[in-house]
Amino acid sequence: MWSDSLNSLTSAQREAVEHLDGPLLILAGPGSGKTRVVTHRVANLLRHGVAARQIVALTFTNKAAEEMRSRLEVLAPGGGVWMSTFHRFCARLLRQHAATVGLDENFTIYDTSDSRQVLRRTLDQLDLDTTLYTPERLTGAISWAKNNLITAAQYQPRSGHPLGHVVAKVYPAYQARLLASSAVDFDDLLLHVAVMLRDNPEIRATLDERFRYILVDEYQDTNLAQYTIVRGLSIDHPNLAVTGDPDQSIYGWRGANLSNILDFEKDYPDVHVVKLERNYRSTKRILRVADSLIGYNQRRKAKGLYTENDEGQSVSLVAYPTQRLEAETIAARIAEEIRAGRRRPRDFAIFYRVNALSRSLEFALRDEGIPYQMVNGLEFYQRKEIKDVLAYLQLVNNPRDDNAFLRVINTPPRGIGKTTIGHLIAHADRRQLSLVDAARESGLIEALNKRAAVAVAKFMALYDQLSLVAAAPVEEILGHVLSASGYQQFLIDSEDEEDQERLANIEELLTAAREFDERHPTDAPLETFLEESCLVNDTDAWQADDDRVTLMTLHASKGLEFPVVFIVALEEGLLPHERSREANDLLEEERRLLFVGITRACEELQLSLATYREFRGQRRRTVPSQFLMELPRGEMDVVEPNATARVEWETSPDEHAWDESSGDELGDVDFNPAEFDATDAEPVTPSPAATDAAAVVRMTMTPLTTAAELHRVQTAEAPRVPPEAFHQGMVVRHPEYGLGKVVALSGNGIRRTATIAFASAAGQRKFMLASSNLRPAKSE
DNA sequence: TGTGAGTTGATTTTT
DNA sequence: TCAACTCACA
Repeated sequence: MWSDSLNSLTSAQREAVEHLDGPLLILAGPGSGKTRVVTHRVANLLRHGVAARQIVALTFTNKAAEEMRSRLEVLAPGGGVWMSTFHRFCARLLRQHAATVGLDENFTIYDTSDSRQVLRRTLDQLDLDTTLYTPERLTGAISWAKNNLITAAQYQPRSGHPLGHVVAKVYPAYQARLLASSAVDFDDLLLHVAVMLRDNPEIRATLDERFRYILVDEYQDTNLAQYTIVRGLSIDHPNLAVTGDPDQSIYGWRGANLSNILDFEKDYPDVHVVKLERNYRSTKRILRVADSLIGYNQRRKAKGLYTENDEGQSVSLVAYPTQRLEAETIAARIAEEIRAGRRRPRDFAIFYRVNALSRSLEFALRDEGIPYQMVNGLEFYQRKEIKDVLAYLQLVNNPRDDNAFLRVINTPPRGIGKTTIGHLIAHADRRQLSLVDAARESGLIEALNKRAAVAVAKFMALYDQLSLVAAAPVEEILGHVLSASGYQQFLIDSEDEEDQERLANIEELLTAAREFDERHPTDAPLETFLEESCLVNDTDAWQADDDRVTLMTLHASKGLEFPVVFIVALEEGLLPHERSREANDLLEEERRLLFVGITRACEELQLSLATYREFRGQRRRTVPSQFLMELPRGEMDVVEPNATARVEWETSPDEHAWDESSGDELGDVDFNPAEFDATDAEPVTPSPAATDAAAVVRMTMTPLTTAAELHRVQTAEAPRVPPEAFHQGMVVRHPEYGLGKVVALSGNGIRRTATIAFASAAGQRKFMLASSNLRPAKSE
């Protein structure tokens, strides 16, 4: 059976799969079956007797890790191989060795917005003038330093760099604050581990011994910290296999260092290099377009991409008069293809450089009734209500977490305002206490008036009450938080419609917690749940099997493929982005970004631009992207902007009267189609009618499978009210104790348990729902 | 202390 | 355009 699957590999792929010991570099072009090779190789290692726990595969996204895990499961069922993102891997290592870097093992991980708040407070404390430098620029500079393994103590401003001098002051203070709260930011996860490996030879050796075989995916995107970690773990056992493609390095702005992959052969002179150059994904035409474009980059390793696939259709390049027409025409074309039965929604993807460009596309798709899913900005775990509730958990998990304390102390409002909080902070600073400890001494703070002191004391009572259930299943803890803090009631009482939506989101969070509890029935430390919730990202929520058109940024598209791809807004300032003009290596990265986008397409590809585009609420004349001049004319089908404009005007002049005065400017674009061999330029006609496709649903997070429903045990004494009928905050009736409210829920199936707070003297009691006499009360 | 209006300022990509 | 932050007022 094994040899069968081995036979299905090409000789180059096989070469990589059969390499066992020693360093290995797999240079894998787009669509070359890289994941297949990596998973086969892991299976091969296992087959040769390498223990699963000695292998670790590191990726950048959870999605990539998940993909590998599921594909390996097919080849070598049973698992046990650790596949994880760098950040999660580091979080786990750091939990085990927290003390060596000055953290508690229950440290909190701050996401970007948490870190920014900490930085803000640091700036307030230092009394620095923030008008000169935005917190964003400062966090950026600190992040850069951390990714380059420059610790707060080591940071030296470069002379002549005013920003550097501010950073030199802020960085140490910011870092001290994080440590005092026993918290880390994303970059710290890597930095701490890298420093730990460097400064503790015995720990390094132990881990090197433990992780004998290391695989790194997307190696071209590693930064110095990641490089150091991987190297540190591959000294005694240099069985390091990395895969990557220098042409797909698109995270330079995050500190990714292209040299890591370009110089891999210098780091490991006896490295075995395998090149995967055959593409199984795209048509010949698409591949030639991609190849031509990327050829303009200087800093790369030339490689010969080729494919045995069909020639395919020409790649089309369309210049639309306006952004709106661009969106509408694309949507119309998609609708037409679906209506004609040629394609399904999931065959299409639309990519853009920045999230802000998604709006007009969304509107157009919605108008056509086309279902779509968007991988975008405001993700679930960034929502206010979710962050609020999670902050309670963070504080329960880590009492030193000042950031969480400040978030929840007056959420929902409980009369603890700015002044009171100011006093608490001052007291904490004076006595070198965490805010929780300072709040405990609120009676001793003279500046506090009685009312404030009482309010703080009440909050502390709440906190202590929540701490008591810290070891319970996460769903149950969450339930107590929602009930005891009054947060849920606060939202229920609210008039604001938005708050009703928030309740629904919280409901989703409860479901997520329940699912987590199921996955971790025994070891369910709260911190693992918190870790999961802050290390997930947008792309993770993307679902391949949903039958919807996909909208995403070019960055998010890496690793995916679609039959038909549209890339919009190929305009100067957007692609390449204006910030990339300063330096050539930034420009090359933009080119790689477009390369990544182009190579996602299997069969059809359309690139487009608009002569006028909305920008900060204003209409702007655009300039075509310089990259357009780097595409091979022979492969392209160029649609003349004038023709497009004329057709559109005749179709519905009123609809598109975007600017009364600019009608005669329409054909006057800087983009000259004659530059291309546009022999058969054919105007794009929008389809007349929208299809009656399913309703558009904007995805907020992964729909969670209710495994409980599968598990449900139907016993003879099945309750008349099924356990699933009960939910958080619901009012119930008990024959003996009377009316009560669901405070918390936990467990599954017949073991599902509810904590009920009764209005009567019965107080709080726990019930097994399957065997209890509880009923939902009529009114809520 | 909490709310609301008004202003300002910033807008790449993500773990 | 839009979100976040400030300031004034109840």
